[in-house]
Amino acid sequence: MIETLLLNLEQRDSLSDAEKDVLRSIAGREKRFTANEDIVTEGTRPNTSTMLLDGFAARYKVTPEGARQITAIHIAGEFVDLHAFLLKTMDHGIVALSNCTVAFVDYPDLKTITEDWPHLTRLLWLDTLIHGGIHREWIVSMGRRSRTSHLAHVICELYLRLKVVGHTQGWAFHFPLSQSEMADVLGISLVHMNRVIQALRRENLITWTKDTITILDWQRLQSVAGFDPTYLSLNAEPR
Amino acid sequence: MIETLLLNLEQRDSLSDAEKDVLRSIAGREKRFTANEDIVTEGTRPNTSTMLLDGFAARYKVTPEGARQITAIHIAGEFVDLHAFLLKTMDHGIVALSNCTVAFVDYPDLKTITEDWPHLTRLLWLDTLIHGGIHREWIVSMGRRSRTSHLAHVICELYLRLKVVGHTQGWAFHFPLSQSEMADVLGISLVHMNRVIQALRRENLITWTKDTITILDWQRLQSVAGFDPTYLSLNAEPR
DNA sequence: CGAGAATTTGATATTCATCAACCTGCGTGG
DNA sequence: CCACGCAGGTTGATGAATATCAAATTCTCG
Repeated sequence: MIETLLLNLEQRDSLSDAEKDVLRSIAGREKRFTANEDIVTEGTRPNTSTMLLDGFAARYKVTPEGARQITAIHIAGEFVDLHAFLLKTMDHGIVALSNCTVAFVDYPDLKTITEDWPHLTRLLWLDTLIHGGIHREWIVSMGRRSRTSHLAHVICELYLRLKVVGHTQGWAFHFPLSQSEMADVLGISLVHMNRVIQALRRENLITWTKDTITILDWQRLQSVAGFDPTYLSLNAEPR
Repeated sequence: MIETLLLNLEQRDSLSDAEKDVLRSIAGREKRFTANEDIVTEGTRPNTSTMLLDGFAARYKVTPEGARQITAIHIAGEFVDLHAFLLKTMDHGIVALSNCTVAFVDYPDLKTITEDWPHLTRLLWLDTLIHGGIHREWIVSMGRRSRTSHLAHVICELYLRLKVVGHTQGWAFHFPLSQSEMADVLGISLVHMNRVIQALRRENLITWTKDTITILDWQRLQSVAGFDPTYLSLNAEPR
């Protein structure tokens, strides 16, 4: 359901009923993907954007040497490739990290929004800008934080993003990525990833069993991460 | 002069004369900044966007431990904080890396563009999306490329971006960053930065003396970097 | 020429990758 | 029900990459 996207937008600004109806009307055909299946392939030129209705997906690139780097994690209620509407050519792939349900939005419908719905256009633009801010924070994590701090930061961020769309249960959330996939997020080896997770466990900051992460001490986790949620633009104001 | 911005936009799509005039008309008051001066401060809520007319600037964040990470380098003809028009609160600072000239654009003028000039709006949106793509590529560099490869990649990227706005001379370009500032780009120590530069020199891939970088072997540099310019969207097409 | 900044070099400690092995849980086929 | 295979997770050992500390050298500019 597209209502999850509305939760995301309404967290940042109020939407008129007409605007909500426009968004509901453009959500087209739905499709399911299974874990590890490519949702969008690098190098292609899509003519629809993909809205993630349920599940986890990731944007990634693969180096010539064959190493994969995940550049973004997407959760329910997010556009995974709204940027391709204007970029035209996919410069990276998008993969389902769990079973996913998506809805497609045709580019002509997006174009119509930019012609007739300026405020809605600004909110869609904002959506891509927030993800740009997340990218910047990830760059800081990769460059200037310890790996333990980096992992803590990712967990803080995911927790808040999932909370906005109601996908947290207390301090816990469902998180189906394997340690190997998480290593591709941090850009480190699987073995080292495992040890970094153990460091957070040893400090009693989190538990991470099977596929749910539980935050045991939010204050201290935030402090280890050097986490400041400003970049997530979680406040509603006129945009 | 704002014409440099036009070069950037026209590299991606054609602009009507009316659209160019709109852009010229919104470029307001100009101001100069000296090297190391903050152009925009983290945590503030600007009411203008800043267009870099000349010089080099960077977006950066500082961790609680005091380490600086540069998340983007900006060159002449680029908006350095167009994103703040919708994000509202600066989640990072912007610093002049050389003496800079900028022009300010008031948010109400940007808002007018989103109301009346849909195609121009899409191109401004595109501008922020291209920088999002650059962020993604930087994440890949930080996570999965060797430092030598990372530096080579940054040089390839800067060369092409500078070429678009006519700021290259053959295979050379003016580049006033110190090795210490460059270390804050790659997220490594100054000493290691120095050794990585020497590695590229030893391989006869570049020279970097005083403040100009010269590419000696584009093919091989690109190959060391694993560089694919797709993410820069350098082709003009209807958007 | 002298002072300060930027670059370079050397030595050592820490972080991280790699290789190799082992363990655990879970589903499948007999 | 059990044997088996397999994926994900864990551990240990070792070497390479990178940070840190300290100092020397070169460059720049007044």
